[in-house]
Amino acid sequence: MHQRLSNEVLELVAERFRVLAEPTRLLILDVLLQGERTVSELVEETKLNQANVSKHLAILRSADFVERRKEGLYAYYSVIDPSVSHLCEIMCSRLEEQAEEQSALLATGS
Amino acid sequence: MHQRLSNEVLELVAERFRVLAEPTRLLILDVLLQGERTVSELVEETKLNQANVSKHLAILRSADFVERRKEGLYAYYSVIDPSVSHLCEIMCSRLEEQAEEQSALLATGS
DNA sequence: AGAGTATATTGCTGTCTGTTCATCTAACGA
DNA sequence: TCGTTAGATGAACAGACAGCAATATACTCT
Repeated sequence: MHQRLSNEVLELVAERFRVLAEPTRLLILDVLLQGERTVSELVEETKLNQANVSKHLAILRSADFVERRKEGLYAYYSVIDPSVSHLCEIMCSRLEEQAEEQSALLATGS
Repeated sequence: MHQRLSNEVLELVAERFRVLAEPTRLLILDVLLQGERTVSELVEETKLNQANVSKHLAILRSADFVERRKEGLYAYYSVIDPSVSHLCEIMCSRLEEQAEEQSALLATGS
């Protein structure tokens, strides 16, 4: 083994990537990045069903990407991990680069 | 729908995260970040079996994280996505933060 | 051509997880 | 206390995928 990172660290990092590896959760995060939301607000804005939203929120929360604030009947969720938007930006800009390479290749006639 | 990112973009971003959401692939990337490697070198350094390494490399390559250079019988792989190490660093430093919060919490007596 | 080696691919199996439905819990108001 | 509402949770099902073994492909050397 010439690995620099231990299996434990690799496992933990992979686990965090896995939480973001779901379009539904990214959608929820995208809404939450605009500000705190209750579960029902998220249900309305995403058109997902309530059980589904609650489950994804539980996953996001257990990974400490979001936090919950309870107030009466309502549960307010918000993003607490400052790196979330940064990570998504990196992925998006890389996607754009790839798209440009693709079109450049097509223009050249591959 | 009040979403800012389209479903297509969310799907693409999630797909890229999913490629990194596997400890085995992170291990391979970790080795490749030290420099170009053949498949057999990777097999030796990671103790994974050859079919497995080839499959993960195919996945990493189709996501444009790595590229392949064929030379005779050998296939040399290397990382081409400059954001890979950056993404992992962000995840790792966030892990450290969480660990610190945990131990601070424990020290206080929760 | 034939043997040997490096890598890719295919088929299979077990595991994990996203989705939905149904149910449960907790808090509020009458 | 009872009904209502917000949210969480459990069971069941389906699809995705990592791992392995076996096989296929592609290249080299004799």
